Amino acid sequence: MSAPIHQRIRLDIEARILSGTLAPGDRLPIESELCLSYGCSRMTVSKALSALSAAGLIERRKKAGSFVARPRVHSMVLDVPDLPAEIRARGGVPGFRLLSRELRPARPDDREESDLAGAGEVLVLHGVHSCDGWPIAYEERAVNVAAAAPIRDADLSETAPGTWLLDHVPWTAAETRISAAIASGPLAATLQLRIGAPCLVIERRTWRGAERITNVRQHFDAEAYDLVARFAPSGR
Amino acid sequence: MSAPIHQRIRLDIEARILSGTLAPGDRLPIESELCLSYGCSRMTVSKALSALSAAGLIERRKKAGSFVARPRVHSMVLDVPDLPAEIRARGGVPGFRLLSRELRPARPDDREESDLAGAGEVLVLHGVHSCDGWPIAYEERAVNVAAAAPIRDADLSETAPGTWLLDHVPWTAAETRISAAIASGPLAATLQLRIGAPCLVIERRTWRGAERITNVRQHFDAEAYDLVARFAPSGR
DNA sequence: CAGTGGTCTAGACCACTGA
DNA sequence: CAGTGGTCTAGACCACTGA
Repeated sequence: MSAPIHQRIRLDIEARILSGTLAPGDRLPIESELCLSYGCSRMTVSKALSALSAAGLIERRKKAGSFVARPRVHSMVLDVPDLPAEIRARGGVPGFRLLSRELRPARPDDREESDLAGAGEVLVLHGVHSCDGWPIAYEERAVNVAAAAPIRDADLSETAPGTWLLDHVPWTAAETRISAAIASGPLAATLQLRIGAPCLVIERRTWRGAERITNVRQHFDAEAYDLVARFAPSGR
Repeated sequence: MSAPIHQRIRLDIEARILSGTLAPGDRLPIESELCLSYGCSRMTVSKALSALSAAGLIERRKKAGSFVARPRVHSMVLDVPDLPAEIRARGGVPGFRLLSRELRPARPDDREESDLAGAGEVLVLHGVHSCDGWPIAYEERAVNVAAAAPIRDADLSETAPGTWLLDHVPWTAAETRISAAIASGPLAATLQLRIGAPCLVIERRTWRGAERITNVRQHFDAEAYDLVARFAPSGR
């Protein structure tokens, strides 16, 4: 009843595209026709079509009109949330155990560390994430102390460093790499796997503005954990 | 000079957020103040702020104002393009070799196949993707023939089935799972890996409207291939 | 209850580009 | 060169919600 007109138009056209009624390449009615159909002004129609265009569902070409877009395979939305939050979302009880903590100057011969902290200090943390008491991921992290000074005094024995950082030093940019590896001896022991078992590896680097915050690498037992990415054409 | 005003406003505020000048939680000027600053009407300011809100960079609350959002860790953009197109983008020469092709009714006792094609026919394809002549991925695919009938007669010996489908049966929804595995004997032989080597596994299911199109599983040599996801706050 | 954003109108002028 | 989308205005009324 009270849904905005522009949203009604957007959802209407979106439903026709997602159901296949409107196929890729099909031409939509021109804006002025849609104005008549929906009994509204051109600005309102334009708002709806702009949203569809921004979501990649249609393409708009001057003089020619608006067309249903051919979907491209890339640009899928990947959920990589804070791990404890994700475990909670899946109904488990998250845990974190800190295995080691070292505060020291960045090693100039370690490229990753000096990229992260220059000649400043790094806080190097190793730990294990668990779900319902079972280890599921081994985490190696380095924090640029200059970008997150209060972390010196934070109690990280139970709060995962990623969660602490998220609460105290929000990032503005991030990059994630996903790969695979096999469990070495120490890793297998920590995660209670057999040596040679497959692991999913997630590495992430985060920035706040121009400043680097943290590098993290997580190894997951591949049998217990995978990533699901959904294509989300509708926007939010 | 000729950039639209709403875009200038959006990029301006976005730059301040990404550089850290505007920090999470900071309040933006109210719309009417921005109208004065930029010398434009409220609709134009509103368009810029709506785009920032849609991109997740700000949050808008009535009576309270607009605030720089705390970034959430999830919702990263993952590029999973058509594999030959991706190889080409990385500067390699893509190749595809079809190893087997089988057209038959879906097996009722195979859950994945019957979900895909009901009691109809499936086309089951196995093949290898290569880059500059080197095998990099083993692909197992099942196609719901009812949703893509012309594929019966397509020449798939050199065109990868995924590329053919993308050109002929555009999808409207997709779901991707990413996991890890170790190379079994036959897989290792096909990809020229040692048995037990780590592999990245990507499984994807695609729909066109309510209709299922295809299931595909690809095994990549983890040493030769990984996925990179970038956080893309700016939208397009 | 007052301040803020959310939506909408009825126009206008313009830029682009395909017929 | 005419049809289409892109942008913009100067107003208006309303819904929500925090002070």
